[in-house]
Amino acid sequence: MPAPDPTDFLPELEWRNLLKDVTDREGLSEHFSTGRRRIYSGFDPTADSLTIGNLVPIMMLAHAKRAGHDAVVLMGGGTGLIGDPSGKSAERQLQTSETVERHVAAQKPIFQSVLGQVDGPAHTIVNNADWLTKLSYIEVLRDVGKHFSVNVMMQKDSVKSRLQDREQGISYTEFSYMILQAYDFLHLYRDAGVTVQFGGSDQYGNIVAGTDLIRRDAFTRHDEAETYGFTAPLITKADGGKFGKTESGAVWLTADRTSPYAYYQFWLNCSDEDVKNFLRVFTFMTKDEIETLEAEHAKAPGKREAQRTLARAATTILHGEAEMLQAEAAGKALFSGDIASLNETTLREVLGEVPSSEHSKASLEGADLIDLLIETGLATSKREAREFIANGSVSINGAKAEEGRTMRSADLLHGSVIALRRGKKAWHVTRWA
RNA sequence: GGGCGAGUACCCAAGUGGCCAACGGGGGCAGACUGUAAAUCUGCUGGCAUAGCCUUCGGGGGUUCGAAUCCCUCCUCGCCCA
Repeated sequence: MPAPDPTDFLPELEWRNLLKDVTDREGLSEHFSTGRRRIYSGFDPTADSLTIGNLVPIMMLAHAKRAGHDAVVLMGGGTGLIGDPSGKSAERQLQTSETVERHVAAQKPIFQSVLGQVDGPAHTIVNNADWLTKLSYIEVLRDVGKHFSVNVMMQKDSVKSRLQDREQGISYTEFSYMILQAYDFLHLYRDAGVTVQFGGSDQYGNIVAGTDLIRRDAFTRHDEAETYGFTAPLITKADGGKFGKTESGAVWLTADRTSPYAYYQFWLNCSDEDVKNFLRVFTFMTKDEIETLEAEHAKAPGKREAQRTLARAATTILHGEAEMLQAEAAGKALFSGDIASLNETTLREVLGEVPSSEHSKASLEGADLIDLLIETGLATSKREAREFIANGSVSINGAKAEEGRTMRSADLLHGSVIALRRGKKAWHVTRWA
């Protein structure tokens, strides 16, 4: 497809509440509106997946792409060997290079699936291990280190707090992290013509270190170089809770850790106060579309159209439309409790979201529901199991279970499964063979 | 080393010989209501063979018909003195 004419997308980031610090706001607008630029953001391979917080910079890369610029994903295969002290109160455990490589490989598909769906120039993915591991120490000290003032580096918040804390010092290794990240920018500038870096607001210091290094490096060769940096604000929740956490832990961007169903549910369950902001940050909906939706939502908040739209859009962006539709169907079936009418294929997909256990068919007929509730972990004692049944909170295949209920082979759906539910959300599938 | 005080169920905390499986609050779970929400209301919150039995009040031992409650001892924590 033809790439659109490059435009300044900073105003768009602004109304989406995605812009915090900018090194030179006017200069950068000018920069974006006068040509196709290369813009990058870095990602730490601290785990074999990324969390929903990392989605913010990915969305920003997508906006850059949509505005006709070249999005570059920098994977920290090299810096990940060191560890960024930003936002960390304690020295990090060093990771082996095998681990870091594995993490990089596992994270890559996330960028592919989000950015791959976005119109615009093709994005590129680079790994700073490719150049950082080739650097010699002497070279770094002479060419890069000379441009850094230790006095300034010590002023950086993440370093300062660690210097003042007697319990937790900072190693030379982590202290040097900033230099490596700055060098990344220099390398990408020289090698690939990248002129803009952005990241989370905790990255501002590292980003500025990069633009400074590039300027100084150019100056030593009697040249000039103008590069830019900006940051996105931290995503917050109206109730003050930490964004991206659920009872069952962090929300991840890969299906092996957070299923599309769970991901959809996460967005669907967000509060009325948060949904407005999230629609701006985590979807590509236009300002008009969002405002129209908000007006509708205000009329009938109980319908939660805003949350549903957000969940659909966000799940589609990450996992694609097919997965989104399945997640939505699963949610519908599980919350209505109406699963007995589903066909076998749909049922298997829906119940894939739910914990399960294997049982022997021989023991099915006449088995006590109370015992089964304990075996499946839906109840922790017989007393509790009886209580749940008496309260009417247990259902078998979506039908409320009455007291004294025993299991029978007629309960089997499609000859092999029985779905138990306690309360509204606790499901368990028993498979009988 | 000496003196005082405290240790109760997931957490806080009442109980100071039988009416104690142990008040109350928090948290949790469930039900009603609802928007898969918030607020509110209700129930449950040691186990089981459930109108009864078993195990629990820092550990062990003792007194007693009977102890979380009294005595001895040990352990842990807090405060004060050295």
